Amino acid sequence: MATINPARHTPNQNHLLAALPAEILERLSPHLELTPMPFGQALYKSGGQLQHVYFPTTAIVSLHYIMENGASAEIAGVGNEGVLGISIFMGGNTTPSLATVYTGGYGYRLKAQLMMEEFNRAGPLMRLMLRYTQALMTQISQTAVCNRHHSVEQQLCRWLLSTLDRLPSNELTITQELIASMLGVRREGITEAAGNLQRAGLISYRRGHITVLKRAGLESRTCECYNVVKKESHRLLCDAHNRR
Amino acid sequence: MATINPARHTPNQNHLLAALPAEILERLSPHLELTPMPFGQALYKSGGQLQHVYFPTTAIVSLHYIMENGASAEIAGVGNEGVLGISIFMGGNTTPSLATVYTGGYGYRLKAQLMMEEFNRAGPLMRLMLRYTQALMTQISQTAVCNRHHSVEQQLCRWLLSTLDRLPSNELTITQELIASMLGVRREGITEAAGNLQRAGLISYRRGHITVLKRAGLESRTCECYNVVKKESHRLLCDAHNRR
DNA sequence: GACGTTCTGTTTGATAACGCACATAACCCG
DNA sequence: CGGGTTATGTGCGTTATCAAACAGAACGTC
Repeated sequence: MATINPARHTPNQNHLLAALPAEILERLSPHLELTPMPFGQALYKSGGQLQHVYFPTTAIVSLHYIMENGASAEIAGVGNEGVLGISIFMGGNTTPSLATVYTGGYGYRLKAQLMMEEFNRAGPLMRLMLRYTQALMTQISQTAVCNRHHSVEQQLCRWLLSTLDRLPSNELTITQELIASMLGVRREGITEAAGNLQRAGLISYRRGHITVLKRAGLESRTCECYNVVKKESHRLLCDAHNRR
Repeated sequence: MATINPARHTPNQNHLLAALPAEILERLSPHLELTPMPFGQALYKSGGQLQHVYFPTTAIVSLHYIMENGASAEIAGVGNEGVLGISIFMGGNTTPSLATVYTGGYGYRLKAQLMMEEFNRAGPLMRLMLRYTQALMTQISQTAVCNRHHSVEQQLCRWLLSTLDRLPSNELTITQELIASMLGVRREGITEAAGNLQRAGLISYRRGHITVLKRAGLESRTCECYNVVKKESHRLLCDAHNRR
Protein backbone atom coordinates (compact mmCIF):
# COMPACT_ATOMS: atom_id res chain seq x y z
CA MET A 1 0.00 0.00 0.00
CA ALA A 2 2.36 2.69 -1.23
CA THR A 3 1.26 6.11 -2.46
CA ILE A 4 -2.24 6.53 -3.74
CA ASN A 5 -2.69 6.55 -7.47
CA PRO A 6 -6.08 8.23 -7.91
CA ALA A 7 -6.33 7.05 -11.49
CA ARG A 8 -6.81 3.49 -10.27
CA HIS A 9 -9.63 4.41 -7.95
CA THR A 10 -13.15 5.60 -8.60
CA PRO A 11 -16.24 5.91 -6.40
CA ASN A 12 -18.05 3.59 -8.80
CA GLN A 13 -16.09 0.70 -7.35
CA ASN A 14 -18.49 0.92 -4.43
CA HIS A 15 -21.84 -0.50 -5.45
CA LEU A 16 -23.91 1.95 -3.42
CA LEU A 17 -22.16 5.00 -4.83
CA ALA A 18 -22.46 3.48 -8.29
CA ALA A 19 -26.21 3.08 -7.84
CA LEU A 20 -26.79 6.75 -7.07
CA PRO A 21 -28.27 9.01 -9.75
CA ALA A 22 -25.55 10.96 -11.55
CA GLU A 23 -26.81 14.25 -10.19
CA ILE A 24 -26.33 13.19 -6.59
CA LEU A 25 -22.98 11.57 -7.19
CA GLU A 26 -21.75 14.79 -8.81
CA ARG A 27 -22.90 16.78 -5.82
CA LEU A 28 -21.10 14.45 -3.42
CA SER A 29 -17.95 13.81 -5.47
CA PRO A 30 -15.97 16.85 -4.32
CA HIS A 31 -16.42 15.67 -0.76
CA LEU A 32 -15.63 11.98 -1.23
CA GLU A 33 -12.12 11.46 0.11
CA LEU A 34 -10.20 8.45 -1.13
CA THR A 35 -8.89 6.90 2.09
CA PRO A 36 -6.53 4.02 2.80
CA MET A 37 -8.18 1.46 5.05
CA PRO A 38 -5.24 -0.63 6.30
CA PHE A 39 -5.53 -4.02 7.93
CA GLY A 40 -6.45 -3.78 11.58
CA GLN A 41 -7.81 -0.24 11.50
CA ALA A 42 -10.71 0.34 13.87
CA LEU A 43 -13.18 2.48 11.93
CA TYR A 44 -15.19 2.93 15.04
CA LYS A 45 -15.27 1.55 18.54
CA SER A 46 -18.11 0.56 20.81
CA GLY A 47 -19.91 3.72 21.80
CA GLY A 48 -17.60 6.07 19.88
CA GLN A 49 -19.10 9.02 18.02
CA LEU A 50 -18.73 8.77 14.26
CA GLN A 51 -17.20 11.51 12.13
CA HIS A 52 -17.53 9.89 8.70
CA VAL A 53 -19.36 7.27 6.71
CA TYR A 54 -17.09 4.93 4.74
CA PHE A 55 -17.79 3.40 1.35
CA PRO A 56 -15.22 0.61 0.91
CA THR A 57 -13.96 -0.14 -2.58
CA THR A 58 -11.26 -2.77 -2.03
CA ALA A 59 -11.21 -3.00 1.78
CA ILE A 60 -13.42 -5.38 3.76
CA VAL A 61 -14.60 -4.62 7.27
CA SER A 62 -16.02 -6.79 10.03
CA LEU A 63 -18.75 -5.59 12.36
CA HIS A 64 -18.31 -7.46 15.59
CA TYR A 65 -18.97 -7.39 19.29
CA ILE A 66 -16.43 -8.03 22.03
CA MET A 67 -17.77 -9.52 25.23
CA GLU A 68 -16.75 -8.64 28.75
CA ASN A 69 -14.57 -11.76 28.93
CA GLY A 70 -12.79 -10.83 25.71
CA ALA A 71 -14.47 -13.35 23.42
CA SER A 72 -15.78 -11.92 20.18
CA ALA A 73 -18.38 -12.63 17.54
CA GLU A 74 -18.89 -11.24 14.08
CA ILE A 75 -22.26 -9.66 13.43
CA ALA A 76 -21.83 -8.86 9.73
CA GLY A 77 -19.28 -8.00 7.09
CA VAL A 78 -19.14 -4.92 4.87
CA GLY A 79 -17.21 -4.51 1.63
CA ASN A 80 -17.68 -2.82 -1.71
CA GLU A 81 -21.41 -3.56 -1.61
CA GLY A 82 -22.04 -1.42 1.44
CA VAL A 83 -21.35 1.45 3.74
CA LEU A 84 -20.11 1.83 7.30
CA GLY A 85 -21.56 4.26 9.79
CA ILE A 86 -25.27 3.80 9.21
CA SER A 87 -25.93 4.88 12.80
CA ILE A 88 -25.19 8.42 11.60
CA PHE A 89 -28.35 8.57 9.53
CA MET A 90 -30.33 6.13 11.65
CA GLY A 91 -30.03 8.66 14.43
CA GLY A 92 -27.99 6.88 17.10
CA ASN A 93 -24.56 8.13 16.02
CA THR A 94 -22.91 5.09 17.52
CA THR A 95 -23.48 1.39 18.27
CA PRO A 96 -22.36 -1.18 20.85
CA SER A 97 -20.40 -2.99 18.14
CA LEU A 98 -16.99 -2.33 16.57
CA ALA A 99 -15.88 -2.08 12.96
CA THR A 100 -12.42 -3.40 12.12
CA VAL A 101 -10.71 -3.73 8.73
CA TYR A 102 -9.66 -7.32 8.03
CA THR A 103 -8.75 -7.01 4.38
CA GLY A 104 -6.71 -3.86 3.85
CA GLY A 105 -7.54 -1.65 0.89
CA TYR A 106 -9.24 1.59 0.08
CA GLY A 107 -12.55 3.33 0.40
CA TYR A 108 -14.15 6.72 0.11
CA ARG A 109 -15.26 8.59 3.14
CA LEU A 110 -17.72 11.42 3.57
CA LYS A 111 -18.14 13.75 6.53
CA ALA A 112 -21.08 12.85 8.73
CA GLN A 113 -22.64 16.26 8.34
CA LEU A 114 -22.57 16.13 4.53
CA MET A 115 -24.10 12.68 4.61
CA MET A 116 -26.89 13.98 6.80
CA GLU A 117 -27.57 16.93 4.53
CA GLU A 118 -28.01 14.67 1.54
CA PHE A 119 -29.98 12.08 3.53
CA ASN A 120 -32.36 14.77 4.76
CA ARG A 121 -33.36 15.60 1.21
CA ALA A 122 -35.38 12.41 1.58
CA GLY A 123 -34.60 11.46 -1.99
CA PRO A 124 -32.85 8.59 -3.80
CA LEU A 125 -29.85 8.55 -1.46
CA MET A 126 -32.07 8.14 1.57
CA ARG A 127 -34.05 5.35 -0.06
CA LEU A 128 -30.87 3.58 -1.14
CA MET A 129 -29.31 3.82 2.32
CA LEU A 130 -32.45 2.46 3.94
CA ARG A 131 -32.66 -0.45 1.54
CA TYR A 132 -29.02 -1.21 2.24
CA THR A 133 -29.74 -1.07 5.95
CA GLN A 134 -32.51 -3.58 5.49
CA ALA A 135 -30.14 -5.87 3.59
CA LEU A 136 -27.67 -5.53 6.44
CA MET A 137 -30.41 -6.51 8.90
CA THR A 138 -31.01 -9.66 6.89
CA GLN A 139 -27.32 -10.43 7.05
CA ILE A 140 -27.26 -9.95 10.83
CA SER A 141 -30.41 -12.05 11.21
CA GLN A 142 -28.88 -14.93 9.28
CA THR A 143 -25.75 -14.67 11.39
CA ALA A 144 -27.98 -15.26 14.42
CA VAL A 145 -29.68 -18.24 12.75
CA CYS A 146 -26.36 -19.65 11.54
CA ASN A 147 -24.75 -19.35 14.96
CA ARG A 148 -27.61 -21.29 16.44
CA HIS A 149 -27.85 -24.18 14.02
CA HIS A 150 -24.90 -24.65 11.69
CA SER A 151 -21.53 -26.34 11.97
CA VAL A 152 -18.16 -24.64 11.98
CA GLU A 153 -17.46 -26.01 8.51
CA GLN A 154 -20.70 -24.62 7.12
CA GLN A 155 -20.00 -21.27 8.68
CA LEU A 156 -16.46 -21.22 7.35
CA CYS A 157 -17.77 -21.90 3.83
CA ARG A 158 -20.29 -19.12 4.21
CA TRP A 159 -17.64 -16.72 5.45
CA LEU A 160 -15.25 -17.58 2.62
CA LEU A 161 -17.97 -17.17 0.00
CA SER A 162 -19.22 -13.84 1.26
CA THR A 163 -15.66 -12.53 1.51
CA LEU A 164 -14.92 -13.79 -1.98
CA ASP A 165 -17.94 -11.86 -3.29
CA ARG A 166 -16.21 -8.66 -2.17
CA LEU A 167 -12.82 -9.42 -3.71
CA PRO A 168 -11.59 -9.25 -7.30
CA SER A 169 -9.46 -12.40 -7.04
CA ASN A 170 -9.92 -15.84 -5.55
CA GLU A 171 -7.19 -15.45 -2.95
CA LEU A 172 -7.66 -13.98 0.48
CA THR A 173 -4.94 -12.94 2.87
CA ILE A 174 -5.90 -13.92 6.39
CA THR A 175 -4.81 -16.31 9.12
CA GLN A 176 -6.96 -19.10 10.49
CA GLU A 177 -6.56 -17.53 13.90
CA LEU A 178 -8.24 -14.34 12.72
CA ILE A 179 -11.07 -16.18 10.98
CA ALA A 180 -11.64 -18.07 14.21
CA SER A 181 -11.82 -14.93 16.30
CA MET A 182 -14.28 -13.38 13.88
CA LEU A 183 -16.55 -16.40 13.80
CA GLY A 184 -16.20 -16.70 17.56
CA VAL A 185 -14.88 -20.28 17.49
CA ARG A 186 -11.55 -21.87 18.40
CA ARG A 187 -8.64 -21.69 16.02
CA GLU A 188 -8.38 -25.49 16.06
CA GLY A 189 -11.90 -25.72 14.74
CA ILE A 190 -10.96 -23.63 11.72
CA THR A 191 -7.78 -25.66 11.18
CA GLU A 192 -9.84 -28.83 11.09
CA ALA A 193 -12.55 -27.45 8.80
CA ALA A 194 -10.03 -25.83 6.47
CA GLY A 195 -8.10 -29.11 6.36
CA ASN A 196 -11.25 -30.91 5.24
CA LEU A 197 -11.89 -28.37 2.52
CA GLN A 198 -8.29 -28.59 1.32
CA ARG A 199 -8.32 -32.39 1.26
CA ALA A 200 -11.53 -32.17 -0.78
CA GLY A 201 -9.68 -29.96 -3.26
CA LEU A 202 -11.97 -26.95 -2.73
CA ILE A 203 -9.33 -24.61 -1.35
CA SER A 204 -5.60 -24.53 -0.91
CA TYR A 205 -3.79 -22.53 1.69
CA ARG A 206 -0.48 -21.64 3.17
CA ARG A 207 0.36 -19.49 6.21
CA GLY A 208 -1.99 -16.58 6.02
CA HIS A 209 -3.28 -17.13 2.50
CA ILE A 210 -6.31 -19.02 1.26
CA THR A 211 -7.02 -19.68 -2.41
CA VAL A 212 -10.46 -20.84 -3.42
CA LEU A 213 -10.21 -23.49 -6.12
CA LYS A 214 -13.80 -24.71 -6.47
CA ARG A 215 -16.36 -22.11 -5.55
CA ALA A 216 -19.21 -24.45 -6.37
CA GLY A 217 -17.86 -26.96 -3.86
CA LEU A 218 -18.03 -24.39 -1.09
CA GLU A 219 -21.55 -23.48 -2.13
CA SER A 220 -22.65 -27.08 -1.82
CA ARG A 221 -21.09 -27.40 1.65
CA THR A 222 -22.36 -24.18 3.14
CA CYS A 223 -25.76 -23.69 4.74
CA GLU A 224 -28.77 -21.96 3.25
CA CYS A 225 -27.83 -18.75 5.08
CA TYR A 226 -25.41 -17.72 2.37
CA ASN A 227 -28.04 -17.79 -0.32
CA VAL A 228 -30.74 -16.17 1.79
CA VAL A 229 -28.51 -13.15 2.32
CA LYS A 230 -27.32 -13.04 -1.26
CA LYS A 231 -30.79 -13.25 -2.76
CA GLU A 232 -32.28 -10.72 -0.39
CA SER A 233 -29.44 -8.26 -0.98
CA HIS A 234 -29.92 -8.62 -4.70
CA ARG A 235 -33.65 -8.07 -4.39
CA LEU A 236 -33.20 -4.97 -2.27
CA LEU A 237 -30.31 -3.37 -4.11
CA CYS A 238 -30.09 -4.64 -7.65
CA ASP A 239 -33.56 -5.34 -8.97
CA ALA A 240 -34.55 -2.79 -11.55
CA HIS A 241 -37.76 -1.61 -9.92
CA ASN A 242 -35.79 -0.47 -6.88
CA ARG A 243 -33.40 1.75 -8.80
CA ARG A 244 -35.31 4.94 -8.46
CA MET B 1 -60.55 -12.08 24.46
CA ALA B 2 -64.24 -11.24 24.08
CA THR B 3 -65.53 -8.04 22.53
CA ILE B 4 -63.27 -5.03 22.43
CA ASN B 5 -63.82 -2.37 25.04
CA PRO B 6 -62.19 0.69 23.48
CA ALA B 7 -62.19 2.53 26.79
CA ARG B 8 -59.50 0.18 28.07
CA HIS B 9 -57.24 0.75 25.11
CA THR B 10 -55.30 3.77 23.97
CA PRO B 11 -52.50 4.25 21.43
CA ASN B 12 -50.35 5.62 24.23
CA GLN B 13 -49.91 2.09 25.51
CA ASN B 14 -47.45 1.67 22.68
CA HIS B 15 -44.24 3.49 23.53
CA LEU B 16 -43.49 4.60 19.99
CA LEU B 17 -46.93 6.11 19.46
CA ALA B 18 -46.67 7.72 22.89
CA ALA B 19 -43.37 9.34 21.92
CA LEU B 20 -44.80 11.08 18.85
CA PRO B 21 -45.53 14.81 19.01
CA ALA B 22 -49.22 15.46 19.71
CA GLU B 23 -49.76 16.98 16.29
CA ILE B 24 -48.66 13.84 14.47
CA LEU B 25 -50.56 11.50 16.75
CA GLU B 26 -53.71 13.49 16.15
CA ARG B 27 -53.20 13.26 12.41
CA LEU B 28 -52.75 9.50 12.61
CA SER B 29 -55.37 8.71 15.25
CA PRO B 30 -58.37 8.44 12.93
CA HIS B 31 -56.50 5.78 11.00
CA LEU B 32 -55.16 3.74 13.90
CA GLU B 33 -57.32 0.61 14.10
CA LEU B 34 -57.44 -1.24 17.39
CA THR B 35 -56.83 -4.85 16.37
CA PRO B 36 -56.91 -8.13 18.27
CA MET B 37 -53.62 -9.98 17.91
CA PRO B 38 -54.45 -13.52 19.03
CA PHE B 39 -51.92 -16.17 19.98
CA GLY B 40 -50.45 -17.86 16.93
CA GLN B 41 -51.40 -15.21 14.40
CA ALA B 42 -48.88 -14.79 11.60
CA LEU B 43 -48.57 -11.05 11.05
CA TYR B 44 -46.50 -11.68 8.04
CA LYS B 45 -44.81 -14.59 6.35
CA SER B 46 -41.47 -14.98 4.68
CA GLY B 47 -41.58 -12.95 1.49
CA GLY B 48 -45.19 -11.80 1.93
CA GLN B 49 -46.13 -8.24 1.00
CA LEU B 50 -47.19 -6.16 3.98
CA GLN B 51 -50.45 -4.23 4.12
CA HIS B 52 -50.10 -2.67 7.59
CA VAL B 53 -47.65 -1.72 10.28
CA TYR B 54 -48.62 -2.95 13.76
CA PHE B 55 -48.01 -1.17 17.05
CA PRO B 56 -48.58 -3.78 19.78
CA THR B 57 -49.99 -2.63 23.10
CA THR B 58 -50.50 -5.88 25.03
CA ALA B 59 -49.49 -8.47 22.42
CA ILE B 60 -45.93 -9.74 21.99
CA VAL B 61 -44.57 -10.93 18.67
CA SER B 62 -41.57 -13.03 17.73
CA LEU B 63 -39.52 -12.36 14.61
CA HIS B 64 -38.05 -15.65 13.57
CA TYR B 65 -36.68 -17.63 10.68
CA ILE B 66 -37.65 -21.14 9.70
CA MET B 67 -35.00 -23.21 8.02
CA GLU B 68 -35.45 -25.60 5.14
CA ASN B 69 -35.39 -28.56 7.54
CA GLY B 70 -38.08 -27.00 9.71
CA ALA B 71 -35.88 -25.89 12.61
CA SER B 72 -36.43 -22.34 13.72
CA ALA B 73 -34.60 -19.54 15.47
CA GLU B 74 -35.82 -16.32 16.96
CA ILE B 75 -34.21 -13.18 15.62
CA ALA B 76 -35.88 -10.62 17.88
CA GLY B 77 -39.02 -9.92 19.87
CA VAL B 78 -41.39 -6.97 19.53
CA GLY B 79 -43.93 -5.77 22.08
CA ASN B 80 -45.33 -2.47 23.31
CA GLU B 81 -41.93 -0.83 22.83
CA GLY B 82 -41.89 -1.32 19.09
CA VAL B 83 -43.51 -1.71 15.72
CA LEU B 84 -43.85 -4.50 13.18
CA GLY B 85 -43.49 -4.03 9.47
CA ILE B 86 -40.43 -1.80 9.30
CA SER B 87 -39.65 -3.18 5.85
CA ILE B 88 -42.52 -0.98 4.63
CA PHE B 89 -40.60 2.21 5.28
CA MET B 90 -37.16 0.69 4.83
CA GLY B 91 -38.14 0.04 1.25
CA GLY B 92 -38.11 -3.73 0.93
CA ASN B 93 -41.78 -4.33 1.74
CA THR B 94 -41.02 -7.82 2.99
CA THR B 95 -38.31 -9.89 4.69
CA PRO B 96 -37.13 -13.51 4.73
CA SER B 97 -38.30 -13.81 8.36
CA LEU B 98 -41.74 -14.37 9.88
CA ALA B 99 -43.63 -12.54 12.60
CA THR B 100 -45.83 -14.65 14.88
CA VAL B 101 -47.81 -13.60 17.97
CA TYR B 102 -46.78 -15.62 21.03
CA THR B 103 -48.56 -13.60 23.70
CA GLY B 104 -52.07 -12.79 22.54
CA GLY B 105 -53.35 -9.28 23.07
CA TYR B 106 -54.04 -6.10 21.17
CA GLY B 107 -52.33 -3.56 19.03
CA TYR B 108 -53.04 -0.69 16.68
CA ARG B 109 -52.51 -1.04 13.01
CA LEU B 110 -52.04 1.51 10.29
CA LYS B 111 -52.32 1.05 6.54
CA ALA B 112 -48.95 0.83 4.83
CA GLN B 113 -49.76 3.71 2.53
CA LEU B 114 -50.63 6.06 5.40
CA MET B 115 -47.46 5.09 7.20
CA MET B 116 -45.47 5.93 4.11
CA GLU B 117 -47.15 9.30 3.70
CA GLU B 118 -46.22 10.31 7.23
CA PHE B 119 -42.73 8.80 6.96
CA ASN B 120 -42.08 10.73 3.78
CA ARG B 121 -42.61 14.02 5.57
CA ALA B 122 -39.12 13.28 6.88
CA GLY B 123 -40.05 14.63 10.29
CA PRO B 124 -40.24 13.33 13.85
CA LEU B 125 -42.04 10.11 12.90
CA MET B 126 -39.32 9.20 10.43
CA ARG B 127 -36.59 9.93 12.94
CA LEU B 128 -38.35 7.90 15.63
CA MET B 129 -38.90 4.93 13.34
CA LEU B 130 -35.26 4.96 12.28
CA ARG B 131 -34.02 5.12 15.85
CA TYR B 132 -36.31 2.21 16.71
CA THR B 133 -34.93 0.30 13.74
CA GLN B 134 -31.43 0.86 15.04
CA ALA B 135 -32.47 -0.45 18.45
CA LEU B 136 -33.92 -3.50 16.75
CA MET B 137 -30.62 -4.04 14.93
CA THR B 138 -28.85 -4.03 18.28
CA GLN B 139 -31.30 -6.62 19.54
CA ILE B 140 -30.71 -8.84 16.49
CA SER B 141 -26.95 -8.39 16.81
CA GLN B 142 -26.98 -9.50 20.44
CA THR B 143 -29.10 -12.50 19.48
CA ALA B 144 -26.28 -13.48 17.14
CA VAL B 145 -23.65 -13.00 19.86
CA CYS B 146 -25.77 -14.81 22.43
CA ASN B 147 -26.40 -17.78 20.13
CA ARG B 148 -22.67 -18.12 19.64
CA HIS B 149 -21.44 -17.90 23.21
CA HIS B 150 -24.06 -18.33 25.90
CA SER B 151 -25.69 -21.30 27.59
CA VAL B 152 -29.33 -22.33 27.28
CA GLU B 153 -29.95 -21.19 30.85
CA GLN B 154 -28.50 -17.74 30.20
CA GLN B 155 -30.58 -17.40 27.08
CA LEU B 156 -33.73 -18.53 28.85
CA CYS B 157 -33.16 -15.87 31.53
CA ARG B 158 -32.63 -13.25 28.86
CA TRP B 159 -35.78 -14.31 27.05
CA LEU B 160 -37.86 -14.28 30.23
CA LEU B 161 -36.58 -10.85 31.22
CA SER B 162 -37.16 -9.23 27.87
CA THR B 163 -40.66 -10.73 27.69
CA LEU B 164 -41.37 -9.53 31.21
CA ASP B 165 -40.38 -6.00 30.20
CA ARG B 166 -43.28 -6.04 27.75
CA LEU B 167 -45.90 -7.35 30.16
CA PRO B 168 -47.86 -5.64 32.95
CA SER B 169 -47.69 -8.64 35.30
CA ASN B 170 -45.02 -11.12 36.32
CA GLU B 171 -46.77 -14.13 34.83
CA LEU B 172 -46.41 -15.33 31.29
CA THR B 173 -48.56 -17.89 29.53
CA ILE B 174 -46.42 -20.11 27.37
CA THR B 175 -45.25 -23.71 27.18
CA GLN B 176 -41.65 -24.83 27.47
CA GLU B 177 -42.04 -26.43 24.08
CA LEU B 178 -42.79 -23.08 22.48
CA ILE B 179 -39.94 -21.31 24.25
CA ALA B 180 -37.63 -24.04 23.00
CA SER B 181 -38.77 -23.67 19.42
CA MET B 182 -38.29 -19.91 19.59
CA LEU B 183 -34.80 -20.14 21.04
CA GLY B 184 -34.01 -22.92 18.60
CA VAL B 185 -33.03 -25.46 21.27
CA ARG B 186 -34.52 -28.76 22.46
CA ARG B 187 -37.52 -28.76 24.71
CA GLU B 188 -35.61 -30.90 27.22
CA GLY B 189 -33.00 -28.18 27.48
CA ILE B 190 -35.65 -25.69 28.54
CA THR B 191 -37.15 -28.19 31.00
CA GLU B 192 -33.77 -28.61 32.63
CA ALA B 193 -32.94 -24.89 32.75
CA ALA B 194 -36.42 -23.98 34.00
CA GLY B 195 -36.11 -26.68 36.65
CA ASN B 196 -32.87 -25.12 37.87
CA LEU B 197 -34.46 -21.70 38.06
CA GLN B 198 -37.46 -23.07 39.93
CA ARG B 199 -35.30 -24.97 42.42
CA ALA B 200 -33.39 -21.75 42.99
CA GLY B 201 -36.69 -20.04 43.79
CA LEU B 202 -36.45 -17.53 40.93
CA ILE B 203 -39.52 -18.71 39.05
CA SER B 204 -42.41 -21.06 39.56
CA TYR B 205 -44.32 -22.74 36.82
CA ARG B 206 -47.10 -25.10 35.98
CA ARG B 207 -48.26 -26.42 32.61
CA GLY B 208 -48.12 -23.47 30.30
CA HIS B 209 -47.60 -20.74 32.89
CA ILE B 210 -44.44 -19.20 34.28
CA THR B 211 -44.39 -16.78 37.21
CA VAL B 212 -41.27 -14.77 37.86
CA LEU B 213 -40.62 -14.56 41.59
CA LYS B 214 -37.18 -12.94 41.77
CA ARG B 215 -36.41 -10.76 38.81
CA ALA B 216 -33.02 -9.83 40.24
CA GLY B 217 -32.08 -13.49 40.35
CA LEU B 218 -32.73 -13.86 36.65
CA GLU B 219 -30.69 -10.74 35.97
CA SER B 220 -27.73 -12.17 37.81
CA ARG B 221 -27.92 -15.44 35.88
CA THR B 222 -28.38 -14.02 32.40
CA CYS B 223 -25.60 -12.88 30.11
CA GLU B 224 -24.56 -9.33 29.37
CA CYS B 225 -26.67 -9.38 26.18
CA TYR B 226 -29.82 -8.46 28.08
CA ASN B 227 -28.33 -5.27 29.46
CA VAL B 228 -26.61 -4.27 26.24
CA VAL B 229 -29.96 -4.31 24.44
CA LYS B 230 -31.81 -2.61 27.25
CA LYS B 231 -29.31 0.21 27.67
CA GLU B 232 -29.00 0.82 23.96
CA SER B 233 -32.78 0.88 23.48
CA HIS B 234 -33.07 3.36 26.30
CA ARG B 235 -30.37 5.55 24.83
CA LEU B 236 -31.97 5.54 21.40
CA LEU B 237 -35.59 5.91 22.40
CA CYS B 238 -35.90 7.41 25.85
CA ASP B 239 -33.07 9.86 26.42
CA ALA B 240 -34.40 13.40 26.43
CA HIS B 241 -32.11 14.77 23.75
CA ASN B 242 -33.55 12.29 21.28
CA ARG B 243 -37.15 13.28 21.77
CA ARG B 244 -37.36 15.76 18.98
C1' DG C 1 21.75 -18.73 6.28
C1' DA C 2 20.53 -18.88 11.12
C1' DC C 3 17.20 -17.33 14.39
C1' DG C 4 13.05 -16.00 16.44
C1' DT C 5 8.34 -15.33 15.72
C1' DT C 6 4.06 -16.59 14.25
C1' DC C 7 1.21 -19.79 12.12
C1' DT C 8 -0.66 -24.53 11.59
C1' DG C 9 -1.28 -29.55 12.94
C1' DT C 10 -2.51 -32.92 16.36
C1' DT C 11 -3.36 -34.99 20.75
C1' DT C 12 -5.95 -35.61 25.03
C1' DG C 13 -9.80 -35.22 28.03
C1' DA C 14 -13.93 -32.46 29.53
C1' DT C 15 -18.51 -30.60 28.73
C1' DA C 16 -22.76 -28.84 26.80
C1' DA C 17 -26.16 -29.84 23.97
C1' DC C 18 -28.39 -33.22 20.97
C1' DG C 19 -31.73 -37.19 19.60
C1' DC C 20 -34.58 -40.54 21.05
C1' DA C 21 -37.48 -43.19 24.06
C1' DC C 22 -40.59 -43.40 27.43
C1' DA C 23 -42.67 -42.39 32.17
C1' DT C 24 -45.50 -39.31 34.71
C1' DA C 25 -48.53 -35.72 35.49
C1' DA C 26 -51.64 -31.76 34.70
C1' DC C 27 -55.40 -30.09 32.30
C1' DC C 28 -59.65 -30.12 29.24
C1' DC C 29 -63.92 -31.72 27.85
C1' DG C 30 -67.71 -34.44 27.39
C1' DC D 1 -65.43 -38.09 37.04
C1' DG D 2 -63.11 -40.53 33.60
C1' DG D 3 -60.47 -40.73 29.44
C1' DG D 4 -57.88 -38.43 25.94
C1' DT D 5 -54.60 -34.97 25.06
C1' DT D 6 -50.88 -32.25 25.85
C1' DA D 7 -47.12 -30.75 28.84
C1' DT D 8 -43.31 -31.91 31.62
C1' DG D 9 -39.61 -35.07 33.76
C1' DT D 10 -35.82 -38.28 33.13
C1' DG D 11 -32.57 -41.52 31.37
C1' DC D 12 -29.81 -43.08 28.11
C1' DG D 13 -25.88 -42.95 24.34
C1' DT D 14 -23.91 -39.74 20.70
C1' DT D 15 -21.85 -35.71 18.94
C1' DA D 16 -19.78 -31.23 18.27
C1' DT D 17 -17.25 -28.08 20.31
C1' DC D 18 -14.25 -26.54 23.94
C1' DA D 19 -9.77 -26.11 26.65
C1' DA D 20 -5.02 -26.69 27.06
C1' DA D 21 -0.59 -28.27 25.75
C1' DC D 22 2.81 -28.99 22.59
C1' DA D 23 5.21 -30.28 18.09
C1' DG D 24 6.42 -28.86 13.71
C1' DA D 25 6.61 -25.90 9.85
C1' DA D 26 6.70 -21.51 7.29
C1' DC D 27 8.04 -16.99 6.97
C1' DG D 28 10.55 -12.48 7.98
C1' DT D 29 14.66 -10.42 9.34
C1' DC D 30 19.14 -9.50 10.58
